[in-house]
Amino acid sequence: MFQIDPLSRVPVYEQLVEQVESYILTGLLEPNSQLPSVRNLSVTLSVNPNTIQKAIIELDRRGLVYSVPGKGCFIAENAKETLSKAKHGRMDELIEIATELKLAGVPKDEVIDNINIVYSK
Amino acid sequence: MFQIDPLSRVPVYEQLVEQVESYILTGLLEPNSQLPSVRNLSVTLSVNPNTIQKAIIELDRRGLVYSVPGKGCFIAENAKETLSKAKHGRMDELIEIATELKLAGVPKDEVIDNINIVYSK
Amino acid sequence: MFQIDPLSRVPVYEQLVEQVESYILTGLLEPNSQLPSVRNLSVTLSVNPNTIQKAIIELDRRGLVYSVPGKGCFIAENAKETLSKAKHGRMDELIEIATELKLAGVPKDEVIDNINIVYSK
Amino acid sequence: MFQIDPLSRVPVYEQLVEQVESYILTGLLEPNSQLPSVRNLSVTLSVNPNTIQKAIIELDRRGLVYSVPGKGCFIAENAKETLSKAKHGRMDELIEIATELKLAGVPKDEVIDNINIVYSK
DNA sequence: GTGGTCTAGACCACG
DNA sequence: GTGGTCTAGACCACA
Repeated sequence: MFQIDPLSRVPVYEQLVEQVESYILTGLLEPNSQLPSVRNLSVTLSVNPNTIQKAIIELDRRGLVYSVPGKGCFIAENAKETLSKAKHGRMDELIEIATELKLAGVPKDEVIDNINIVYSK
Repeated sequence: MFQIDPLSRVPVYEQLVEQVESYILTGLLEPNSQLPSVRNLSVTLSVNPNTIQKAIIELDRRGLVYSVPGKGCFIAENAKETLSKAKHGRMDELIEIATELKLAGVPKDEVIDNINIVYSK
Repeated sequence: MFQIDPLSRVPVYEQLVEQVESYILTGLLEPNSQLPSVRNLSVTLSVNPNTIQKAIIELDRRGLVYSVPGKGCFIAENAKETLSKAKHGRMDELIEIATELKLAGVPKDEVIDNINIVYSK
Repeated sequence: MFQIDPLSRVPVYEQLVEQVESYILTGLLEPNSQLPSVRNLSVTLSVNPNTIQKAIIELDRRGLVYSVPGKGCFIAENAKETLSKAKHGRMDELIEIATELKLAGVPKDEVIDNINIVYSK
């Protein structure tokens, strides 16, 4: 379910956070469903338990997950909504990159085409 | 000409590189024009000389500037072209963010609108 | 009679202990009255029997209940007095919090007012 | 400046967080003043660097501190105000404890006296 | 079994 | 020098 690239420059715990977020958005992880345990993930991903824990703390901080000591870690009730709101803010990043592409001489049509491709998937 | 935010998460030397690149693309820095000296930048930006040097090394590595020992650092002849080619690669980033926005429920029209705005500036 | 929040940060067994204590102080649980059985509580509260047992052991340790093997668990004769003495120790906590409030700039009158409200209920 | 009780039941990193908070409120730690480095604290307090780091992350999360990689960790501009607002919420705790004290038979005067003592320090 | 905390020590990027 | 990340393992309270 999860895949880690230990050689990536993006921290392992952040890779985990991103994957959980994407699974929440796609509906693969539903509210109140339980995440694999820290130890389980640690073994199957060959990642130190501390690093898994760090990812969970981050997800908790973002309100996407709640962990119950002794029981496990669960997807928050309105995780998807919380996430959707946060993601809207990324429009700024898209605008910034589009601005750079324009400066670099990339034609507008090429950008629009790619957007269309994304939304037709 | 250059502005540094020492509190930013993005490294100081990277901020410098990005600004030089953007000035090359906008034509503000023309081929063979001279960059301010390391010492000069170090003082005016309140940045450690090592950090300035690191930015220049990076720009050199990317083929955007060339250093003449004892004289200074100059914009490369075909810096703009080099940069334009490299920037095309950022299309991948744009596609990635667009994919996230789609997942988050941002309507396609909203994305297209923003692209249009960027290209109409 | 008892209510458990399984998501709370405070352990389930502690929630149980606190509620029994409060019922003893309010007189709702009188000396020698019988507590519901472990099995009963386990079912009605959807709590693991081990957890119920742990709460009872803790109450016993504090001298608030006594268990009669084969019969059940009963409120101790002088439970209320025992509890009252113990609770006096919480004055320290109140002082600590009041100290923090003072540091945070909460005016003395506001604190006193709240104390008055509590005691006028 | 900081003191840790390794035997306390409250986590070491939380003890640190609390002490930094109190020093911010008392004005001992002023905005933009630098905290001792992670390694420094680690040695002087005989606490693992990871634990120090955890405290700093928590302080950052609360907006009381900002850390600049490679430079150090500093008190946030409006740390005191942020903290004061948060602390006001603790009035609820004080009311809860006062309620318990009342139930336990502690006379009102005794509570008020203690409040007076705190505010006269 | 679970999550939470902690130690001991390593490597990295950055200034 | 600094903070940030990570591994390898331990102990605890809790269910």
